[in-house]
Amino acid sequence: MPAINLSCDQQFSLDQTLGCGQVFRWDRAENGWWSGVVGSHVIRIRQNGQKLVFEGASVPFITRYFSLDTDLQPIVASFNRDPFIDAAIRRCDGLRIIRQPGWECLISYICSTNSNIPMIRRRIGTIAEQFGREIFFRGKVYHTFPEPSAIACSGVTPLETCKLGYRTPYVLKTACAIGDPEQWEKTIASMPFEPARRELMKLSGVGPKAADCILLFAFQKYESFPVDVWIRRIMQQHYILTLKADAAKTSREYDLIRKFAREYFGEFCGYAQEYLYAARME
DNA sequence: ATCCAGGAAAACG
DNA sequence: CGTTTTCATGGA
Repeated sequence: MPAINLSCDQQFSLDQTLGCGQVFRWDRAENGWWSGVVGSHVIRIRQNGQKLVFEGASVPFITRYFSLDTDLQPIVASFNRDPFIDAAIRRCDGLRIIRQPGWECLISYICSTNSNIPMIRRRIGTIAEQFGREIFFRGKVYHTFPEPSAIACSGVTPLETCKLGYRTPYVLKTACAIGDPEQWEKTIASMPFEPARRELMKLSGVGPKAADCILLFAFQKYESFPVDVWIRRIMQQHYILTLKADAAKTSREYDLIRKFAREYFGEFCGYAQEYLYAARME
């Protein structure tokens, strides 16, 4: 079975990284194992201290997917500038932002709106079961995430079995608009942050929050700072004390929060966001 | 029953 | 233009 030995200064926590809510298609299995579908791979992976053991993908694939090729220490140090985020960093030690396939990430965050993580996971899983290709692995059946054309050609009726609610037409329209996902990903990846953000927001069902998540989790735009209800609460309580606890959520306020975060935490504020989110008290 | 969840679009004034 | 209402789903 292939393995990666992490060097001692290469912090990485598989549990934090897969469990923090950035990605929706991994499941915890027995004895610390995780299993998930990434592209056409079914991957089984487990961490034992500084050793990663896995099957279903190559060493370079795993290294790239989990961002093991980036030096986490200076990134974290760059935004660790107060006791509150320091506590979040220590609580979630080794959390890395992964490199998700863009098209799947796009649909995932369209399905995430006004919802919670278990529901999002169910929706993405059902879309894969309905429209994806079967993969057999260790005696079980898994499903790839479908191409845009597989969804776009299906019409509304099969999509309705996925229980997306009012998001059904958003997913359908966006699937029709994307065309070739590889070409689309290249286009977005080549653009600077703000233009890429505006481009994503042209898609049906993609507003500021979804666009920011997609840019952070699929395109390594670390200056992105997604503001959901949890992050808004944390920012209001710990960083922007002038925000009102029960104020209506407006686009102006969203911009205020993300621009504050970009200045306060710096160019890796998206990483700061993920530590704050993962360490949130429930 | 009412409120909430990794919000966005449409309607409104 | 900024602000309010509506949208579908399931768990607490």
